[in-house]
Amino acid sequence: MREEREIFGKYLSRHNLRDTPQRELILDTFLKREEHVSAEELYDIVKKRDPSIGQATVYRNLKLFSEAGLAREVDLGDGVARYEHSYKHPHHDHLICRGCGKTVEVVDAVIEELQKRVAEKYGFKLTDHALYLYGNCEECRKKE
Amino acid sequence: MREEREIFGKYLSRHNLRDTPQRELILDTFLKREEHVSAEELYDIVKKRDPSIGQATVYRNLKLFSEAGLAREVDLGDGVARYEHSYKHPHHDHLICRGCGKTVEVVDAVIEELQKRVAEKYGFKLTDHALYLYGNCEECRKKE
DNA sequence: TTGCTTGCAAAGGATTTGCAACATG
DNA sequence: CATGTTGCAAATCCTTTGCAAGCAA
Repeated sequence: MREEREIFGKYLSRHNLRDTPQRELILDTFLKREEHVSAEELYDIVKKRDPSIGQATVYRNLKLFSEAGLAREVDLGDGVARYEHSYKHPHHDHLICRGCGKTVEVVDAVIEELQKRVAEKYGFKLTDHALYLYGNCEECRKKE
Repeated sequence: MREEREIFGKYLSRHNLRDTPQRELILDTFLKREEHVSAEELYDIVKKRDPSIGQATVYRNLKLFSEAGLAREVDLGDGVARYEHSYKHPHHDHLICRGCGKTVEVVDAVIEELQKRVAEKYGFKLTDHALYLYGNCEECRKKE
């Protein structure tokens, strides 16, 4: 977390951006969260510490964190943008439970490699990808 | 296309739904399109043949086609829902060019199988998945 | 006739933006 | 003090919904 703040600080000065208390608060709150957060969720948390903060500020800063390489947008397909840590938190795919909404992060080197090959077969040079695996987790299957 | 219409007709009567000219027009237009269409796009096309048609009708019917198994929603992550044919048009993944937006449908049996295994490893029973491969197609790479 | 459908406009939810006041470098 | 930043509200974008009128079965 210290490291992330440093990176962010450098990013700010390098881009002539300013270090504001709101910015700090939002970043801190974001970094403390382990799970994916939506702007709305983050706003709710942040508001408790600083009720005067505006929703737009949260949206704007979340976007900024992405640009600075600290956050990554995750689209679970429900129309709400979520963000996850991206610093020292390499690419991975998501396993999502249709029952309880739980998400698990997974990676499979073979799948990654095969994707690259499939893309090449069609003349594409892959830049990135998103894989969402939907299913039912163990607990949810037991309940049924 | 004849087949699809038949299926749809049966779906309608089985569900006590009605066969209206708007419905027919929207379905016909949808079936003729080979590419993914958004509700908006379909609406624009349909409007040319029947200017009195309402946007909501297109949205409602597209949803209906999905329920009837004729269409499938595709989320390319740009906030617009698109639909593609699903009858006799099995699951596939999408290769999307960041440059020109072109999409190519791909399938790789090995990737599919591996996905299932990864899910199982985490106790999930896979129901479906979405894989989007982003990159740059040959033509776009040449332009740069 | 019954009740599914339609078109319209209003409502919704998520996110963005214009703007004037404000604060940082 | 120049310019980035904020909070607010209004505006957008896409999609859904309420409703009265219309139409299929």
